[in-house]
Amino acid sequence: MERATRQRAAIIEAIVMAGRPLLPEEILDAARNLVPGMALATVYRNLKLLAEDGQIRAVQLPGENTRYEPADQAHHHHFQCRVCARVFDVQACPGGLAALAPRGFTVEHHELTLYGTCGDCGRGSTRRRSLRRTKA
Amino acid sequence: MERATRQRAAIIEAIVMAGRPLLPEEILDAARNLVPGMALATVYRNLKLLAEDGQIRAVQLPGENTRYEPADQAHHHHFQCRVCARVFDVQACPGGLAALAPRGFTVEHHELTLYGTCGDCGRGSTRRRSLRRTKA
DNA sequence: TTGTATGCAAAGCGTTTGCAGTGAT
DNA sequence: ATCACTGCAAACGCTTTGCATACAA
Repeated sequence: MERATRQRAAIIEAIVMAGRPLLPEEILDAARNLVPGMALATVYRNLKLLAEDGQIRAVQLPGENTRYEPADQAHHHHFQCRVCARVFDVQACPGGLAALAPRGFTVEHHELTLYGTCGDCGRGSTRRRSLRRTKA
Repeated sequence: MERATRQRAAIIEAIVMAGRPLLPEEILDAARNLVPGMALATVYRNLKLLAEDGQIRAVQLPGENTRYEPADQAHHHHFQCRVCARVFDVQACPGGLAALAPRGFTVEHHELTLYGTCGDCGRGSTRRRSLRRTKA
């Protein structure tokens, strides 16, 4: 990460603007608006570098491909809508989880994912989004 | 799932005996003790069938390959040791998670994973297990 | 005997890597 | 002018699938 390239700038821009964790493919789509010919390998290489550098963070949800979000966010969790498959931030955290582990185990960290329907897809709404990977 | 084959029986046996969620590769290793020539594709095909049939359940932890456990267990969560990478059951559940979601969102389900060190790997112990995929 | 289930090998999918060429410094 | 970074394509690891054979019914 020694040089400032258009590609890297576009990737960071995409992640910061999104407001929700993005998949590499979604990042590529967004970044290509700024740098048309960009390759997917470039996205992956920069995601790794940016994550190592601490600018972004990998968001791994059960059974899902890795998404990425800006690292300058407070501890939070995620919500995945089972209708539109989009992932949203959840600012709350239950806390007290260390007590759940069996004796002899030490809890250092935790991941929580909520599933259900988001505001757009909730009952009462007649609109239904595509079942996979919508982008906004 | 119309026929009872030795392979299927060995796969079920491996999953039930394990006492913790197993990876397909681990299931193959264990099942081969009963059916030496078994192919990995057979494991995958049966895992899918058994899961559809409700006999086993997929355990998906963030960033990990899918593991499988018997389906006849009460709601519980999992703990992964960051030293030996093994996954353990955690019988407790924090509860009250539905309240964490943003307004308009409905929470139907949740997944919680705790990370830390297990009893074997905890501080004070001098033993350290292999960093990846130990089996028992 | 029938056709489900298996073993093998090839194909898929997301991600990583080798290599030659490009462009930021 | 360097050499970090890019684009392309091949390689990878895990999982799925096509096909001919085997075996439970």
